[in-house]
Amino acid sequence: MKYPSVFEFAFMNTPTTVLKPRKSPVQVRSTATVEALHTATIQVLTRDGLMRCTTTRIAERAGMSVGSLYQYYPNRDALLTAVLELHLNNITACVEKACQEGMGKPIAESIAILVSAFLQKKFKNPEESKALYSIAAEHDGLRLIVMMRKRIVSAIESMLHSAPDIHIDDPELVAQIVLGVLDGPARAILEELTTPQVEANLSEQLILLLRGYLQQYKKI
Amino acid sequence: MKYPSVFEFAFMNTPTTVLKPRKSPVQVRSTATVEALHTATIQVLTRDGLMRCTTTRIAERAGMSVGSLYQYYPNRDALLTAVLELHLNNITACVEKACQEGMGKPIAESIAILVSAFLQKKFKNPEESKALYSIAAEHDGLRLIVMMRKRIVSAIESMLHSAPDIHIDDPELVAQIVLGVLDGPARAILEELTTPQVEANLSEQLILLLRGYLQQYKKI
Amino acid sequence: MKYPSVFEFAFMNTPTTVLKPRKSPVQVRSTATVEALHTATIQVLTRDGLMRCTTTRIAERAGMSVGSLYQYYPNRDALLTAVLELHLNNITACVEKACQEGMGKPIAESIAILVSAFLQKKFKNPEESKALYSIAAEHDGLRLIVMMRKRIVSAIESMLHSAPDIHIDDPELVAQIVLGVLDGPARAILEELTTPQVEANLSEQLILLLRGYLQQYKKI
Amino acid sequence: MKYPSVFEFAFMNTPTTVLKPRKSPVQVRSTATVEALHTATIQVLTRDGLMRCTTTRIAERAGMSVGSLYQYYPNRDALLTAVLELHLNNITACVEKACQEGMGKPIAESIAILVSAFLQKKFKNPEESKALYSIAAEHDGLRLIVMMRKRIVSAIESMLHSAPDIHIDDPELVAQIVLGVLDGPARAILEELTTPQVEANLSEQLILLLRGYLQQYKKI
DNA sequence: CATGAATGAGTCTTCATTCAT
DNA sequence: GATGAATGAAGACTCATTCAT
Repeated sequence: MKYPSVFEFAFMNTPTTVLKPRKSPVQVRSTATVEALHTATIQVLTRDGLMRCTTTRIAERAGMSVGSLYQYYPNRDALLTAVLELHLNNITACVEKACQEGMGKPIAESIAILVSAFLQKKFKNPEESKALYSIAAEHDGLRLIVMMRKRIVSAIESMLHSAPDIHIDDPELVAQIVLGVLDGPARAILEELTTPQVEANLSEQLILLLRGYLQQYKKI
Repeated sequence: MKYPSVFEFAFMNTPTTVLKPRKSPVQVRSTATVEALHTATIQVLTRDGLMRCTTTRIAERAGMSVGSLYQYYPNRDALLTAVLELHLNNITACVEKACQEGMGKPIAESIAILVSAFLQKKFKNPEESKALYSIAAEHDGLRLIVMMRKRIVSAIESMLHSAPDIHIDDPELVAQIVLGVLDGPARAILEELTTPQVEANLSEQLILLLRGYLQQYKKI
Repeated sequence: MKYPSVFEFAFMNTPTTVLKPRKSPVQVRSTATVEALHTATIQVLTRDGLMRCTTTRIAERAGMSVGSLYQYYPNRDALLTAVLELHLNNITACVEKACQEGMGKPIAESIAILVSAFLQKKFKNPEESKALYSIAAEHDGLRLIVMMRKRIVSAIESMLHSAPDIHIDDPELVAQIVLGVLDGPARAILEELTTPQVEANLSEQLILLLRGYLQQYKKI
Repeated sequence: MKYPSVFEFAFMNTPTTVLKPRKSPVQVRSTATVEALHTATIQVLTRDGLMRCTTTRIAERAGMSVGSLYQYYPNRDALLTAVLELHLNNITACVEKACQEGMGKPIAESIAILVSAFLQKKFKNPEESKALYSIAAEHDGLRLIVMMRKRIVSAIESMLHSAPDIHIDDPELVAQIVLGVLDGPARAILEELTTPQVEANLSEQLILLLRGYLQQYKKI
């Protein structure tokens, strides 16, 4: 049974099949409450880690009682998943927009747009991005990730396809590689596995890298 | 407080002062027990996820009682860390060897060696590789990851430096990017976020990618 | 790390910075719960001894779940310590009051007051007194005992000092001995090591004893 | 079911009904082993406290395996009880001897002998004495304490009775009080509740105290 | 006989979830 | 609706005891 995520019922008009939410945020107060919960969740997640991110702490941080939390989410997982979904959708939408923007432009240019948009989003709230990886690993998180990945891959694919100066036989494959390449180093940085050196030059190097890669698909 | 890792007491003869190893496997069955624990840990991790990877389940899966687990590891974390360390060390050693092998060879060739070694190791036990990512995020896991990353980066760096046909001003930076690039798509596949298509062509594409990247550092 | 004792949050209005009291009994039932815990603790302690005085048993005896116990006390020790402190403070206050009362009176009279007050308190809830000896030996219990002892010794000392008919060079020493003398036989009785004979005559004998002792400090 | 204590089968010829010991220490080695166990027990008890005084630690400290420990004692309690019994018997025997020695002497003199013997024994190994109090609180310990107390009371009673210069109607009562009085301050010191001042003057003050007490039973 | 690996019941403690007020 | 007290299943970990080697 999949509970409606906040994302689904409050921020988008996705045609996803929506089960009855416990309570519809028809009133302003409700929306504010839900947002407070999200903020609190991310804060607690960041501060205390996934395991210590308990419903009580979230509620406390959000300035309400546990009981109220359960008025809006049927269980802890539903809340965490909602927060993750929100985050993922945010990134996805951004990347989609960037790809839209890069449509029809020469590959060198569109790559720069993509890289820039991707990194900007990921590193806007590094703590948040990092914290959310822990949720992502859990069962329901994977489902979301796969879904969002598909959307991003699709967007990149379109962009690659529309580039006037290259030709790729299997653009989906290349799009997947591109996404993986963007994600790898970004993740390493978020998990604090690298030197500041890398962080400083990441954007530049990724552009270099992807241009070098796609150069090889150049039309004669 | 650092507990002796399996690695330390089973594969090396480090004279490191070891903080009370719960028990060194002197008898034959002890060794078997420890190995059973490792296997079971990875299985449970894969099957149930980190959060549900409890000592009870591990022991049960390993066909022993919880007590036995605690004969060899002072706590859950120590076991998880030991398993991670074993795995990481295995990969690291392999990559180091590959880099050694690629020393002095033209970059196109050495890249192929590196990619091949890296992927081979990662995908030899996909389940294992995947499962261990979750531990890596944990406190003590990070320490290990950082340590191993350093070793790998260092090895790649040396290899890049020794390539006769390229010149890189900041080889460490590039090495870090290379590692990130290898890891990103590999991870996506392991976490089952991609299509079989990607898996089939990963090696080829990564070689293409890295060659394109490093091509740009070619000596005139 | 000092946990807030029941004493502190229920009987005094200390402005002491309290390290996260698990919960202050704001609702009526909370107070009842805390009291039930104290009673149960003493009962289990008496019936089963310190080692078998487990949180489960206490909760069970108090007619609640373990979880509830932990709503009010962060761990077993905190509960035991709180109960001990409550008890000790009760006795101490009584003895202090008795000493106050004996101030300035001839020694024979003040001794009678002291002995009477001490025994009355100790034997009012013999079970309780007995049970608490076992906690007293524990780490945090010792601290409390020492503290309370100091207060009692100090009170006795003042009383001795104020007696018009004796003169003692080292009243603290004598006060300590007096306290020890009161405690020894009382303890023996509480631990059921003696005959009823002793219990019946204890008060009389102690008065006899202490008078004989202090007689020797008589002014000429 | 009462298991034979070491004490019973190895050091005294008590007519106590003795159940078959697990193993009779007919060989020299056995006696040595048993002694090693006793020593180890007291050391661990002293060092780690009753709760941490595990069979494994005792065996380790005694330089043998747990299995061997169980060759000599059917369970942990039996060992602890045996050690306590040994200790108590030692003190008891000493006090009995002292009382024997004080027989027929004037009360002032015999009191000095008693006090001196009692304190000497108690403070010879303060750590040991203190540690053993924790065992004494447990079920089977009490039985022993009661038994030994009876013997001591009896001895003191005889001594009091034989004193040429006093007459006591109920010597058993007085003997109990005397013992309580000796034990109270001694215990306070052992539990480190007092000042060094008290420790230094204890003997003197106790003699003063008891003389003052018994003076009141002087024959005309 | 000695050893020490294995056992598992029993401890403390946490936390998602419910429900009376 | 909101609250927060109560619940109890579940997890980590310990240790007395047994028994195969």
